[in-house]
Amino acid sequence: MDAIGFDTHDHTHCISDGLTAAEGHCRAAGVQFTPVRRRVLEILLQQHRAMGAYEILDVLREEGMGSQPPVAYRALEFLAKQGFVHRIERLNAFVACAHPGENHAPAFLICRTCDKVAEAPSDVQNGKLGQAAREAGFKIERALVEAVGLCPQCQQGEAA
Amino acid sequence: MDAIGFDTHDHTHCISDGLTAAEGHCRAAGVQFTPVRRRVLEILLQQHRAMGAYEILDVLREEGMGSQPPVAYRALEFLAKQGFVHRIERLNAFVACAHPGENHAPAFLICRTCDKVAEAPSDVQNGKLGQAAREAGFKIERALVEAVGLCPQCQQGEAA
DNA sequence: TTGCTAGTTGTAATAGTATAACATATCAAC
DNA sequence: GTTGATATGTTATACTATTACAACTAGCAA
Repeated sequence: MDAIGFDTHDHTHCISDGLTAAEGHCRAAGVQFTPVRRRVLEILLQQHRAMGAYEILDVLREEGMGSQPPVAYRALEFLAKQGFVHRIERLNAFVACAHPGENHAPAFLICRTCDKVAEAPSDVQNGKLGQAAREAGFKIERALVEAVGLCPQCQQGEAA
Repeated sequence: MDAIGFDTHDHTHCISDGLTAAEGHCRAAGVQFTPVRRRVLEILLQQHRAMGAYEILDVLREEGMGSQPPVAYRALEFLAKQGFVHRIERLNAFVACAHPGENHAPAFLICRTCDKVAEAPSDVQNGKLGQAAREAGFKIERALVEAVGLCPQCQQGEAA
């Protein structure tokens, strides 16, 4: 199993592990892992792809857990702040973090046909960009790296 | 003068050079550099910062060059396709390209207080991310790198 | 218990960003 | 000058996100 890649893997573990990790982290941090927050994270873990806030909200609504946008946005904001989900700017969407608990500067590989998102290591500060920033006197606080392309499965589909 | 950085520089040249380069490129490519397109690029060159489509549209409207969103979005789409402007996902905004004509994978340094944007070289394919992508079998077509932080001027302001 | 406080959720309204669809106009090539 | 391609004008609408305020809940202190 490869948490960062596009490989198939035991997804049941992904979900339960992610939820367990989040639960522990919240208890340790003294913040509340409420039903809505838990369910939103679970939805993202289940889908394992980038989802829009309104798409998530549709699920919540069907389940009677809230029907107005702020419900979804608040949960997502909380989860992002805790590092359990990441926002994908390119898609105006959200994805469950593949490495909950680890402190990391995320970089993403986004498949343009199936919307699956993989999380990869990046080291912006060390590359050409970091060097250019230092030369310009710019202080990088947060870097957003999103690579758009084709995942292995969709490359096969494209070729056909 | 430093086209990529946050230094002050002779901005008149920025503007005229940018427009001239775009004009030449369009003639060579056999595409039309119409008044609206020209004006939108000029606005972005003048401001030298990221601007939203509606903000640009306001300027066009005052000048009687169009008042509905598609006017701005079409011009921006055209300019982006030709490589004269870049879209900054993080800000839902657009910025004039600092290196018109050169074929490049842009990376951006975005000041979170003044919205100035500098363009820097990046080499996503060569760094850790490129390596991870190859290992995962992911084909990167386009990479988006946006670093958020503080420009030199705003660091001084912050310290005060 | 009561009441306070902080945090969370419910809900309505609205702001901000972007595109679809179709009519009209312009321009170059034939 | 007719045609075809490209560009613009305009209306309507879709999608994304936030503000503002009311209501509820849990934990704690008096």
